[in-house]
Amino acid sequence: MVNIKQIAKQAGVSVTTVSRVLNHHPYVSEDKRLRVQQVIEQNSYTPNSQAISLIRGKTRTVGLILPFSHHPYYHAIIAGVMEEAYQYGYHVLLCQTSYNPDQEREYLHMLSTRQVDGVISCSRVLPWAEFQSYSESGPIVVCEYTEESNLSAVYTDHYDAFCSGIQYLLDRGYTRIGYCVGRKTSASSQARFRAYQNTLHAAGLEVYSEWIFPDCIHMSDGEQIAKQIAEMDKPPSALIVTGDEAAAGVMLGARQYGLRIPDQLAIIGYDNQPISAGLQLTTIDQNLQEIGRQAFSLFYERSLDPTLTSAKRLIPYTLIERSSV
Amino acid sequence: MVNIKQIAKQAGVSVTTVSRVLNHHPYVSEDKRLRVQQVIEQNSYTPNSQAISLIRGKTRTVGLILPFSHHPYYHAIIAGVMEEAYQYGYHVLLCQTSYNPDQEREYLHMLSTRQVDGVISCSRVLPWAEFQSYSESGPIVVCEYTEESNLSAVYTDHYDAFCSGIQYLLDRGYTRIGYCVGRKTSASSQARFRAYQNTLHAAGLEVYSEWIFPDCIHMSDGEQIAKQIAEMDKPPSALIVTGDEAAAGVMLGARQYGLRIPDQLAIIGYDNQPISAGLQLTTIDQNLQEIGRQAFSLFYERSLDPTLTSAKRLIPYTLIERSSV
DNA sequence: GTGAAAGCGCTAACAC
DNA sequence: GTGTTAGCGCTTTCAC
Repeated sequence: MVNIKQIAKQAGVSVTTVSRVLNHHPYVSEDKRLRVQQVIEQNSYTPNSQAISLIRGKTRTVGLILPFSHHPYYHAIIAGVMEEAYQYGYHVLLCQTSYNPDQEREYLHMLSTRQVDGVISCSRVLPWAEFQSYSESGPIVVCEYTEESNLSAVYTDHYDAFCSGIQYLLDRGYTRIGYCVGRKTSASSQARFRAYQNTLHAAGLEVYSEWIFPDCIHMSDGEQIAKQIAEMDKPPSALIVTGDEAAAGVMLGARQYGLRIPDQLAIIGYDNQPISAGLQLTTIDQNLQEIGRQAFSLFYERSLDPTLTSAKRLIPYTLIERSSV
Repeated sequence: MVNIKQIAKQAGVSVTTVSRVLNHHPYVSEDKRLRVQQVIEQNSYTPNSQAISLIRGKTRTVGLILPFSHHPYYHAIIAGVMEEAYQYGYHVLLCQTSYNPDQEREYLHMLSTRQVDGVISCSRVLPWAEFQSYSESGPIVVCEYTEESNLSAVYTDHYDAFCSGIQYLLDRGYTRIGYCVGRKTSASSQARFRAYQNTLHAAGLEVYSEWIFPDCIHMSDGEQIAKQIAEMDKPPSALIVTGDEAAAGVMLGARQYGLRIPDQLAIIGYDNQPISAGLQLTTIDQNLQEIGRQAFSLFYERSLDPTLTSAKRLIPYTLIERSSV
């Protein structure tokens, strides 16, 4: 592997001059510049970016932390982050945690080791305090709501979005409303539960815990839930499913187990994924790709100017009306 | 940012000793080892991995080059690569090309700049010669068939897989067989065309070019094709669609435009994605996740032992029978 | 057992 | 305009 010293020698100049040519500095005579460029060409020399990162203290890389990579939810965010990162010439390092706190810590740790300039987290399992402590080493952006200072956040108002979904169903005369979420313990699931309680109480309706289905993430989960509903004595007549893939599973399961949609079961999905368009699924678009884009730009701004304080960005959602309600 | 020198000073030892402790070398007295570890703890010091990479000449990172990141095909490969990389403590750098040759070249270039130890490519647009030239800087694995020396390859026998799909349809009495592919110019599409021609000719059937649909990648493409088929005077009675999402689009479109499946249109998908299970779609599983896993391990082996010659790995496919045929 | 010192490949004062 | 030189943070001979 040829290095700058050899180039300098071969061109009969100092390494400084080579460095100047490389970095398009002024004050290099035209003939030397040409000579150096020629030698660089001949050797197809390219500077070692490790060395440059070491000096500059920057890697132009951001770590993207997510629990797993086989779900369209995360793909949408990845796509958004990548799109923006590409524009600014940044790289994205994928960091899969499988919800393992040690793994998550290790990735956060890359901030301290300067392997990445910053971190975007889509799946926090560690306590906020620990995130805070790492934030000294570089900008951290989380894709969920937080009050924590020092942490930038890009998030959907899950409470509000859920309320509007339920209200949409209430407005259309549905009173037996249930919902499906992923991990019950997540902050967004808790916000949704509050939204559910409050909106139903306000409408004078009772809350049935049997109509709340947790651990509904993949298509197969949705299918199982459709089966359960088909067998219930007192089934819900409408369902909000947080994730279009799972919602698609419910639709397909409903078909299998003889439930007509939307007559016997109305469904609202989440995320406006391609599959929802295909199935004519009414869905709440929380604009995941935009969340990814904004997350990157929040990281980017603080990376350029470390004096910047953390920012919080609320991303608006939209209810896309189709024919599953 | 505290460094090794400060730790050494604070512990009253040399940097060498600190380094030895860090790297679990023998020949460090127990008391010094403890003293150093304590100081490291106190300062929550972590070595700068840029510096280590610079010295070792290794980054423990592999670049994963793909055209775009919003398609389940690539997600399956990503998941496979990540799974294996995680096991060996490697990182994955996502490199999106959008089929742009300059972009692709730039990523290959990271090999020369030592930003990554190797590269896995899922989407070659540059000529083989250019890939070859970069292979001097580190192991390159491509996820397609190639004879090129120096390039490792993990691939499906697309010709064979397609033949078996067509034969499956022939065996069930279908004679009006068509197919959908993504980019017509890709090597796999060409192999499929040969498979199509040869298998049909062998069966004494004619090839209708109107039954070949290119640019069928997303769900919406599939829907459009279903529409076209519904409007054809002489429509195919069976279709192989290379990609389950697109195949799902065809199914949904068929439903919309009044084609019964499989009576009026039989469909075989590709990749055995979750959606195919949901829709009871018969599909050819080319085991994408395994392709990703093997691609990483091929990279890994050569990265450890650069004297190793390039390897080629054929990944077997499986036809998964469900009810769309 | 331990430390001094060279050096990985590069940039950026600082001199000339 | 150009070159010398001192690091960036670490590992690794090579003495002692």
